[in-house]
Amino acid sequence: MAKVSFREQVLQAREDAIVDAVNRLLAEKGFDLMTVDEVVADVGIAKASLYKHFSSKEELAAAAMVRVLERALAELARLREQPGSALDKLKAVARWTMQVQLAGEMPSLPAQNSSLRAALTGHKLYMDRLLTLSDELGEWIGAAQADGSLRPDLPPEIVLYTLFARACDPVLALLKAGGQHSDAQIIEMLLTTCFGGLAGS
Amino acid sequence: MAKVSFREQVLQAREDAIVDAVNRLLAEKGFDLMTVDEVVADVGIAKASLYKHFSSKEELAAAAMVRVLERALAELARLREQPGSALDKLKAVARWTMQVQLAGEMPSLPAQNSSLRAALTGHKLYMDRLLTLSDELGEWIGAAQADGSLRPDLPPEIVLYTLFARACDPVLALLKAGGQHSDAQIIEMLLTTCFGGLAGS
DNA sequence: GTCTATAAAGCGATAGAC
DNA sequence: GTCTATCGCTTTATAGAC
Repeated sequence: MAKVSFREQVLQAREDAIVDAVNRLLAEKGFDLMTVDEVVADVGIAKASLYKHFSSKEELAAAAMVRVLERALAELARLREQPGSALDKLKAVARWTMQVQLAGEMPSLPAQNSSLRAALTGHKLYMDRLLTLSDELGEWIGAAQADGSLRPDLPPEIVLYTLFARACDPVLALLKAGGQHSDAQIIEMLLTTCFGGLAGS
Repeated sequence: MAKVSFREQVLQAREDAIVDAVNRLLAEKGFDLMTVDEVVADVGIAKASLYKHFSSKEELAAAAMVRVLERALAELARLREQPGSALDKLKAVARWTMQVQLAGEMPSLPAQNSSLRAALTGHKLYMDRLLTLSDELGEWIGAAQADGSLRPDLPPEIVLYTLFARACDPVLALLKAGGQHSDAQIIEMLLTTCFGGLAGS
């Protein structure tokens, strides 16, 4: 059992507060428009202090991503204990993902930023969590394709990417901005289009 | 008939070259990472010269968006002359959209950038083309819902936004980066998931 | 480790000569 | 209208006192 001093707890709490702020700002403005000055203003510390905890802006983004991936893994563990088919669980994951996004808690990173990509692919903890999540979802995808509840003719990676893409689906924000539907209605409709498609009978 | 001097033709050609470069850079790096310095280096002119044609970086992005919207409107006009149901035409539009993206010709603008949003919503030409495109697609959506080939229970706006979202679907780039499938295969599979959904029989 | 102060670089946009 | 040169500002990141 690790001995954790009071001092270390305080530091940990401060890092949590930093990641909290980063997560919210990433969800609100995205990586490119988020500035480190905003983060420190939000937390109420000096910039130099932040750089004692995290060595770069990219590290901040990676920390936020690790935390949301671990939240997702916790959700998967919870679903694994629940009754229901593999397809049910995949739908539940998609629903959870969209709930997080609508709650303004989903960090959004631009896929085009190469320095950020390099930092993420070189980040051990981030890559580990991402691969673990992909593997666990891959098992459910395989099971659902085996029992025919998910199209067996689709490569599993397409299913996986399509589910991941729900986390940053711009349709969610557009519908929310329209103000015509409740969050729950938006999510259920997008679940319909995601799994059932746009086409009719 | 307007009298167009040779001088004006040269200026128009230069503006076209600028928008060409902007369009490619927007597709490659996105608005935030694109710099005006890169644009002028690409075109081979001085920065001050560019600002004689376009008053801001946001104006550049708007010009690129206007051009791609007009390309889309031309594609719609072409499809209108072709045989096929409303659903067929909507699928063809989605296919065209994804082809443009895979060709690296689809400018990508961040929805979170508020100064850019303000510039676009205040840009008459951009708004006109966007609304025209939405209206024309809306007619096909209504027709397809009326004949049951598109789910009639979905609000038309969701269908519209879902089609628009194919233009910036990150799944396309992920699959292309994977290198396992040809562009045509990627597009056909995503058409399947978009209209038919992930679920099986 | 935290702060103030500042370095170093990149950015959008403009002045002024031609 | 085009150029060179530069302004003015923002940003990431760090130095050095405490």
